[in-house]
Amino acid sequence: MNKRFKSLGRISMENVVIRQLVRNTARYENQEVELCGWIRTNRDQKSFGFMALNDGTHFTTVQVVYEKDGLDNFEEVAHYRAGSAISVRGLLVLTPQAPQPFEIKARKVVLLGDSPEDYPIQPKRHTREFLREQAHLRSRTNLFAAVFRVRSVAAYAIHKFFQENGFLYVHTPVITASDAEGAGEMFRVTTLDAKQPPLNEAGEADFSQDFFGRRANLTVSGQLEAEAFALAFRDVYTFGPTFRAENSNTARHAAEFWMIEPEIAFADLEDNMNLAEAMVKYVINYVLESLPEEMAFFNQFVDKNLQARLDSVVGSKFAHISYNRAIEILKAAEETFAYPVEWGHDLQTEHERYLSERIFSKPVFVTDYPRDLKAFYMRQNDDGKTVAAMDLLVPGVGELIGGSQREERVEKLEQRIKELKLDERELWWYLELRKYGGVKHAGFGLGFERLIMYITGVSNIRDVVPFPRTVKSCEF
RNA sequence: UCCUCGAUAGCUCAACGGUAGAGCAUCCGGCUGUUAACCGGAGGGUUGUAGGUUCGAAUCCUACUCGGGGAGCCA
Repeated sequence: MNKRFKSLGRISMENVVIRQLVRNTARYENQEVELCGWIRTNRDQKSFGFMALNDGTHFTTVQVVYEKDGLDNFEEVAHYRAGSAISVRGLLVLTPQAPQPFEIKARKVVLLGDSPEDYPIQPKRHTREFLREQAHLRSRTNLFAAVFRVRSVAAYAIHKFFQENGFLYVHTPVITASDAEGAGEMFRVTTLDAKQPPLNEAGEADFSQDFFGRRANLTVSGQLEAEAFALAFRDVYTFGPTFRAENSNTARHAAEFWMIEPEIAFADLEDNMNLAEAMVKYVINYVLESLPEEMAFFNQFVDKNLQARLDSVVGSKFAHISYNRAIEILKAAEETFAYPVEWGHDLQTEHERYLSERIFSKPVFVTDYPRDLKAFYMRQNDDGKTVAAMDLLVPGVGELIGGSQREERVEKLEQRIKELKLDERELWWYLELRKYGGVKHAGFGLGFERLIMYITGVSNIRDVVPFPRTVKSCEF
């Protein structure tokens, strides 16, 4: 075999990957090629056989034909099982009459890595639950190969979108001492002895003797630090892991997930929503264009309406509705809700679904929530009751984005911190951002996994994370 | 955390108080172009764990563990 990456940028005419063969078939017609990959299926007959080979570089498999006369190890090759790694040297021939566009007529097949008969991934339908227990192998199935390729391409699209629009990518800390946002339970980071921690006068663990000299946690949001960067670089974004220790047992929550948090200065809530809408549309478009085979697969096997729905999202303007108006609509609805609709109460899942799925049938921004429902940093509206917040609700996934215009007025912010009895000493630097050249600014958080769920139609977050961490589950 | 449903062969399921079965996978055989190929045969089980009821439990009861769906919390 040729050495890989030796002459990057050139295509070796011998050792190729399936992606090259599919994208540029004509170039390889009637040429001898060499492929390495894993066997998906292998079926032999008396004097010939067929393999479906996948090398991970492309969604589809390549058919390898082998004949008794053409191979010196036909009997062995006929018994290679699914999951085995092989290399194949052979001639690429077009097969216009057959279901596949071309195939490889093998001249030499070498076993690189055997796969015993207890290989768990069979050429049949498996449940997602079973495959979750085989997370180390599930990426060799069509569904997960497609999901994780979308995940990779979508991540790239997000960076591409922000970079092309002049945003600065900031790495906000993963370890933080601040619990300021109060967004759920946090994972503690400590080097204290779990059995015998040093104790303080109250008999509790003395975190002043811990690694950082104080309590520390994994971050639940990079927003506050991102704001500091926005007030230096104007337009910034974070894209990194986030941790929540909530005891949430749902298909939409994970303990470790990735979040995208743009923060823009000299901008208000409307700028913020325009940005969110442009970003979501850009990423969907980019994935649709880059991965047509994968998207067709989702549309056929996961959700028959996926393509139509994504097309409509890309082509239409997102709906906008104020919280006040949403309450009016919900109150007037014929639907009977399990939870009563009342101004000042948060929208329940059933209410959000009614709005996004029944009323609008597309993504909808709900804005200007009662301030008591939202975080301290959100900008207070002139009505004295609501804040400049926005949630983007999408059919099937629920809340995809949560964001707001930030309170830039020091006295208003201090007043809110006092009302909510937050620790002002911890937020000293956050207040100084207002003191020194504070201007209006806004931002939002987008759950990356929820975006992937929305794009693929896959309904459980555990199936869009390579190795998911959820309550009572940290295998792999 | 709450509600609800579930756990039987490697996988997907059946058997619902009386000898644990099928399809797929695996192994063996057949088949000259297959597409999750097809046809024939074989092997494969402490019925999630621990107790209980019963002459007898996969089946009924209790607890626990794990998983699905829904809710809360959120992204």
